[in-house]
Amino acid sequence: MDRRKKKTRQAVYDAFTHLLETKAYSAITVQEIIDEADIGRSTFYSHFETKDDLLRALCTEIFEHVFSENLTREKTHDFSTIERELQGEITHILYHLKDNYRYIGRILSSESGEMFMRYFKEYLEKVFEGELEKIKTDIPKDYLMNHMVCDFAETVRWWMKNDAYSPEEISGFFFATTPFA
Amino acid sequence: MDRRKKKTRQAVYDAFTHLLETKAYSAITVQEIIDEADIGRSTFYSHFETKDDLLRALCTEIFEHVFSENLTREKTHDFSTIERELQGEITHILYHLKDNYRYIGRILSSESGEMFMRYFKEYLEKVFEGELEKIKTDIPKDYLMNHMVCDFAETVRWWMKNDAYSPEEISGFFFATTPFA
DNA sequence: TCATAAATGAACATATTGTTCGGTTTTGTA
DNA sequence: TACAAAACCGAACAATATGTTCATTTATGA
Repeated sequence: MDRRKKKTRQAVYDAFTHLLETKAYSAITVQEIIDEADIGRSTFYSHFETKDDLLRALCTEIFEHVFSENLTREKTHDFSTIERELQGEITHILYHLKDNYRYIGRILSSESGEMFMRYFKEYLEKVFEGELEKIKTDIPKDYLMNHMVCDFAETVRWWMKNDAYSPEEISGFFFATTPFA
Repeated sequence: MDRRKKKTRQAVYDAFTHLLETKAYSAITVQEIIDEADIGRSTFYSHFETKDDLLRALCTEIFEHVFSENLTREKTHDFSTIERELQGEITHILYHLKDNYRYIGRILSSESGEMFMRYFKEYLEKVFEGELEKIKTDIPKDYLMNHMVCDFAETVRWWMKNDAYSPEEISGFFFATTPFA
């Protein structure tokens, strides 16, 4: 990618996350992002269609990073190690999230949180996929998937508000209140 | 309250929920609500400060109705009946929600869902309050409360998207995946 | 070097918001 | 029923924000 393009995008991301630290998503105007990023108005619109588009792009970038390794790893089929494996994966994701705390914590505490959560859950489905199939129960798989994904996503949201626990502790809380792992 | 005031408020609520059936919260303009409700512009603003204010008022009205009986009932202190009691209360709430399906389903599937969920969770805290105290565990109460409240709220959101189950079934799913009841 | 891609910034049309205010209609009540 | 108070009306207004256009300048990489 063109060096200028990369720089501009990064400047916009920085400006955006910086603004998110001080005010709510809906209260941020495109003009403010432009001013903060110190770029031309038409430049912004040549990169992003709208403010929502920008948020989407930012989320994608973050998740691409957080989930990069997890989604491609080989899954063990040995039942005895599945639980440990999932727990390890979860903890691993939590570590990645912790690294991006400054960004994510701010996004989650704003109104933009919902959009972030929506994308987050999409990625999480891939993590729990396969684990659920091994459970035999009358409860619809749909329900279970929603339950697990929301449970974990909300756990992370809670964690970002109560930043006093280690990834291992959070992972412990999560699995202690989950009957399927 | 003045008869006119009541009528105007109802006209606005109707117009608002009707519009929510066709488009997202953020895409709805005040002018559209005014036109749909067929009232004067200044009249709207004499009732509600902003669009968000309107949503807040609508949520309050709905929840005041859904939770009306539950919050004032006497709590049993007999441990053996607590689970049944909570399950009954939950089922009862689900029945109320089902009655308001047209409103709530639409609100939840739009972006306004987040705001609705926030209020919803506030009320839910009162429902689970007390139940959690009886559990002895290392997990922070905060976490547990957040877990229960989010779990139930997300269960309802899922239900509203998959309207093929009875309140009893949903209640069953909820308690089957909850280690504390 | 040079064609291309990117950035600039001013100007523009359009849309939405929330307020104001003089005038009209409806209410509740004395 | 009469009347003051309350609610409503609606047009006009200022203030913002949005997204587009375009002619011009600048940086890039091959």
